[in-house]
Amino acid sequence: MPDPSVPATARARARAEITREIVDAGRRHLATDGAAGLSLRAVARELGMVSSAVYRYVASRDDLLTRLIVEAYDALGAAAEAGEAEVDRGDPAGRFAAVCAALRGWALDHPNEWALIYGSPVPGYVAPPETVAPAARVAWLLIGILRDAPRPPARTGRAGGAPSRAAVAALAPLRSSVSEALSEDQAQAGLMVWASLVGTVSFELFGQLQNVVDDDPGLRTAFFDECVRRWGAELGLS
Amino acid sequence: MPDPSVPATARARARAEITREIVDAGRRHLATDGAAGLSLRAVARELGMVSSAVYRYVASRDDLLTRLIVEAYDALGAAAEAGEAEVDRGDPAGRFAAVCAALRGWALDHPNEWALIYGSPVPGYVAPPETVAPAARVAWLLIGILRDAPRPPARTGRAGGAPSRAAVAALAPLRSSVSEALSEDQAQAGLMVWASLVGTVSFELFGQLQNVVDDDPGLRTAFFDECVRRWGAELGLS
DNA sequence: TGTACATCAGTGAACGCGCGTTCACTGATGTAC
DNA sequence: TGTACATCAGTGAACGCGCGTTCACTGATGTAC
Repeated sequence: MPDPSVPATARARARAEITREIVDAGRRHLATDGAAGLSLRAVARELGMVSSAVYRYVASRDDLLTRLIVEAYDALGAAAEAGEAEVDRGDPAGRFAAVCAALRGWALDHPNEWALIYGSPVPGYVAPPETVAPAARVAWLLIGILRDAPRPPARTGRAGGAPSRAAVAALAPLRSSVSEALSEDQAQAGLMVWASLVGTVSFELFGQLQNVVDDDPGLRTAFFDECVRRWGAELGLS
Repeated sequence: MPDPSVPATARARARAEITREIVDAGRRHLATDGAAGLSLRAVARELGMVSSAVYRYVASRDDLLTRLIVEAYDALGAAAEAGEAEVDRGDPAGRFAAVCAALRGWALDHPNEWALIYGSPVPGYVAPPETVAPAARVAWLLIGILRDAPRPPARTGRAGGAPSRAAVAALAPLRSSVSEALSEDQAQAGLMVWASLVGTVSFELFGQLQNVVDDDPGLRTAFFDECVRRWGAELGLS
């Protein structure tokens, strides 16, 4: 039984290789000029082809963008999964911290790819359905950690307690997609932490911490670690 | 003594008016095509001038962008201030909620302006120093609320307590710019809430809540309100 | 194994569009005496 | 109040660049008999 992922003919092998090269060149372009500056002609130039030739491999500029988005989500997801896998299963706070650190590390290494997936949408581009699954990869990791965590005793006091009835209704899509494995409070708190995590990384990447947090890399990390500690506490992980 | 804000000559008056029209047209373009699609030629076209004529009023495309950024920060700041001003001074939680609601309301009404100031940076554009002050306007509002709030008793327990020594060092720029009026814990918690607030609004605007939070506008608001409630609690406002 | 045909990769030219910015110029508005 | 000059707004043409996408074509690679 031939493995379809290893193409038989030389032609098919070359095709897969050149497609890879096109997407990689696109990613490099993305890294320097941002999504708005991504152009098929520039990619063709970099690969030494004539501009029309890339249309053999990629249907359009938007198609290339879609591939880059999917690969960015996947690379980020893989980085987060790898980080999380190194931590003892029985240590949810540690697993959570590992995911956060991996997420931030990947973002700092790939700022434009981060911007592509979590920054302002590219005007005129609509994400096709095949981007949905990879987009959820990191979120699933966090959900898994919450699931494994000892369900915190119904929190009372200031920040805890059940969300308002309307807020519970608002979270129905999230909770039903995890078969109600998360309590109402966990869903609310988890989503808040998720938004904070992405928001904090974007803040740092997009320059919003200038003159607010010292720009020494070690101190930036220290600030982030303190955030992670507190998020973990809010989630009842420690 | 002539008021310099009301120009004397007809020429100067016309100049101010047309400059306004150019910036307004730029904003409209921004709203439909995003920052990357903002073009002086398009603005000129919309105003029925020849493209070179706009250079009498605006030095370059980047100059127009800068004006739009400054005005966006100012409009957002004004909206937040107006919302906050309606609440009893002695009710910090209410003032905080008003700022949050005004911020989100403005963002929903002006998504592309929001993206301009809090989304991915425009590649190749560097924000000149005159954008710094207006950028801080909303943040100052929040700082003022924290200052007025009864300083919470040093929080112990899971999520509170003093930040790590390194995190405290990281927050030096923020704390010194407010003359140490915020405690270490307040600075950390306040900045975290600020990043969460912006992150949550961006999440909603950039489509990251799809299939997570019900897209009924009322339920979206309910989810946000629940976030605000919890942020307020984290800040010790209620 | 050899040949005839079909498939595919890559070329080169073209279409039609957009952009930012400069420059010499005309004609109107303002200013100084 | 009237004239001479300086300032400014707006024109039109141009430079030089970029882009996405299509299309007819050549030549190489693969497939079926």
